[in-house]
Amino acid sequence: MNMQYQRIKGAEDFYPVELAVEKAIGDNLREQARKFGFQEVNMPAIETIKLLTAKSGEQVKEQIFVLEKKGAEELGLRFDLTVPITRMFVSKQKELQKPVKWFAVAPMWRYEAPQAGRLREFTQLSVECFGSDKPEADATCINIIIACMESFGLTSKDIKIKINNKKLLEGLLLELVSKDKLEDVVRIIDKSAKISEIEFMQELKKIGVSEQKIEVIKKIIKIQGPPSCLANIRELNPKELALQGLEELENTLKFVNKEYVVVDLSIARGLAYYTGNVYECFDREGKYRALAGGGRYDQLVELFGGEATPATGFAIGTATLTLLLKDKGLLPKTSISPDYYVAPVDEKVIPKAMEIASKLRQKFSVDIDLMRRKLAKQFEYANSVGAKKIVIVGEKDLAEGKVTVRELATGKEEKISVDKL
RNA sequence: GCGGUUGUGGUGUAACGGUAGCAUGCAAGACUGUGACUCUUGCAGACCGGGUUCAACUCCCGGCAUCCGCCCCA
Repeated sequence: MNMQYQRIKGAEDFYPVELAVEKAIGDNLREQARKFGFQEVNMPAIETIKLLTAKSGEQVKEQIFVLEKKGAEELGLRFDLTVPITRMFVSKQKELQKPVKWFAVAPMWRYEAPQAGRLREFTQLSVECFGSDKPEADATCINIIIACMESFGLTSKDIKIKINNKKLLEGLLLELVSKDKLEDVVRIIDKSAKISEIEFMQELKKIGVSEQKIEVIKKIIKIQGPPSCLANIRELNPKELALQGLEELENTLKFVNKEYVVVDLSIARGLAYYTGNVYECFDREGKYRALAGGGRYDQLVELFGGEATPATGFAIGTATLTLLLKDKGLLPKTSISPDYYVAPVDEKVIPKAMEIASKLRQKFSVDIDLMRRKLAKQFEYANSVGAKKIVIVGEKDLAEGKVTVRELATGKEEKISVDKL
């Protein structure tokens, strides 16, 4: 390929057909969020570096697309929608009636190595609910995820939602390890599914967890299965924090479709800012990375300078979702074809043809020849763009004030007078 | 940041250390008002740089890109 200008790494071009599909997916997601009473918002792609790095450390900073510095301003592209939406919430927090239920479908950027289902520029539906600490709010978020998936024809046979509660997990772990080790232990637990049991034990030993305690940790993360398995946790005799987390989890699960949900104490999401329930949606075959993820983040608003406000939310990325839908043959059906194609027979009738086209445009999408091609070629073109009907504008018919309208698929033709179009 | 894969017309592919072929696409034409079938003609290609060789698309090295994975995943 001898191309002078290449598309940047990890970004996508959407040609007409692909864009139609991407749009349909986005519209589908929007529709589901609206059905649950959420309202769409939008905001600039660019934020200050200060805001973007407020909730996270240096590693995150490395993945931000930072813009060239202009004057004193340090700016970068957003890497998620939770941050800017929370900023929007904080600045109007006082006047807004709670709960505030917002969503956005928009692109974002992360500077990282692209791979299947992961790009540098990608789009997510992000749904955020501020002001409610009730399990119904968490359950609503999970139910929106399910509604989104079902709106494409996916079922509980195709996908599952793994759910955990950060208070529960941390509460149980704090019985075993000190607070300063907690972060490391959670990190190791998060990748436990990917590594062998021996490696898992070695890693824990390395940070100074005794064998006896490792056995208990193993028991904890093996708690995986349908919501009924929460009974097993009670047997571990959880106290205070863990008990609170367990109750949050149980109460949330009361309001969600059990066919979709599996409890899995090993998912930790590595997300520092989650405070309660956390969940991730996966395809059942385990072929792809997470389709969606979310949870409760009760401290973020305060961290961003607002009044302490409970909040919960999730995001669904379109990249992985599109891969799964393609795989299952469930991509939304779309059409980019015009209703009519107007074909002037020769140059003399072009003015009349243009006139007819604009008249038809009051009700239909109408394409017209821009190449002054002969009629046969115009037919080929009309056919290839998928026009449903072709309007042949020629002198013979015009003499009687008529045009010939032909249905492309059937070849059925009729002469219609111009004023009746 | 690390590892692997692959780089031939717009797209999909073939062969070969010695003339790059096929399909599709695009354009024009085959009864000067009728397409989705057919035919003709045309357009259009070796990622970049270096090395080996009489000769490199082919072999070697480097870069770039690609896809896949690891790290990470807010």
